[in-house]
Amino acid sequence: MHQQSIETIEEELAIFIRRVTSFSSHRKLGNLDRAAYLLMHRISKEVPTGVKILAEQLQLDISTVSRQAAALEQKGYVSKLPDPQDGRSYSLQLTELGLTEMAEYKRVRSNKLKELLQDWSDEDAENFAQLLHKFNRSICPK
Amino acid sequence: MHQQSIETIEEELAIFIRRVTSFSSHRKLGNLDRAAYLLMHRISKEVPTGVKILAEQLQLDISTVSRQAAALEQKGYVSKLPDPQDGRSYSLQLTELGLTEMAEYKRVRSNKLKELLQDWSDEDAENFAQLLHKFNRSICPK
DNA sequence: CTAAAATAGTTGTATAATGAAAGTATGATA
DNA sequence: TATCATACTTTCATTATACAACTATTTTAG
Repeated sequence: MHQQSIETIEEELAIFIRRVTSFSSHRKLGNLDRAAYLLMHRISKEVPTGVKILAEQLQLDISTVSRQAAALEQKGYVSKLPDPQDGRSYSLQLTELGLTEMAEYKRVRSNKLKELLQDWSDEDAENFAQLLHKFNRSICPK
Repeated sequence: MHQQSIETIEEELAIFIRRVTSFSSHRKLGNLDRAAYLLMHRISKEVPTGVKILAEQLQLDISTVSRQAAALEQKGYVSKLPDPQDGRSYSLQLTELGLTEMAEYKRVRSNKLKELLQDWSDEDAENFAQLLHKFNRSICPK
């Protein structure tokens, strides 16, 4: 197979995680942290849903997502609507304010990234985007 | 540089961290965790050096690396030699046992990875390896 | 139709990784 | 020599997380 590539990827992944973690959490960008951003991002992509489904998608414990969601609701970034069909359930949706915050966070992060990748060719950037996307789907258990 | 690629990478980076964090903490591979592996990896690549330099390279706080190094020394995976030129400094080196453990960890990780990427083409794997490498160097502060 | 089981979510507790700040010992410099 | 800088360690607080216990509903079995 492609053993050499596998080993390179394995090695670079370990470094990559460190770099990306440093990139996303070192610098507090605005009012959001990475976990909050990711959760809001999921909520924005999803048909309105509750913490259980979101936790599965994020591969996090329900309790973790419950707390994150509570924090976001507290800040007014998401609203939690009771499900009329099921008294146990809620559906989470972004508020206007939430959307604004998310866009701002994304903007700042993207600018940082653009700076770091300024000497990359369009082609490499496109390929990397596509392969990273593919990789994320490959390691998703679903 | 295409804005679209940047935004895709930005988005996928957030997802990536979540996936990988979940992946590597759910399944404990042997006696090492990811942080320990990465530190040992750095030590193995570097001319013998102390925690300060290693912390810079890993973009971690010195105190964090100091603790990680102490743990590795405790387990007998690295040895900490006092610098004869400077009484404040030490140089860290892998022991035989450390090398063995690292190789084993790498083997297990590579196998997992191979499994996950089994339906990837050689070409994609090679490109991904190369771009990851490039990305890691681009985002490196030094 | 009710009692038991399952489900969605919250809250309490424990753990682990980390950074900041304080502490220690050594070396460099004015 | 006295002060400042450096390499490292240790203490402390924070944060993200999982797990377990709990509440309140809904579903299911008898």
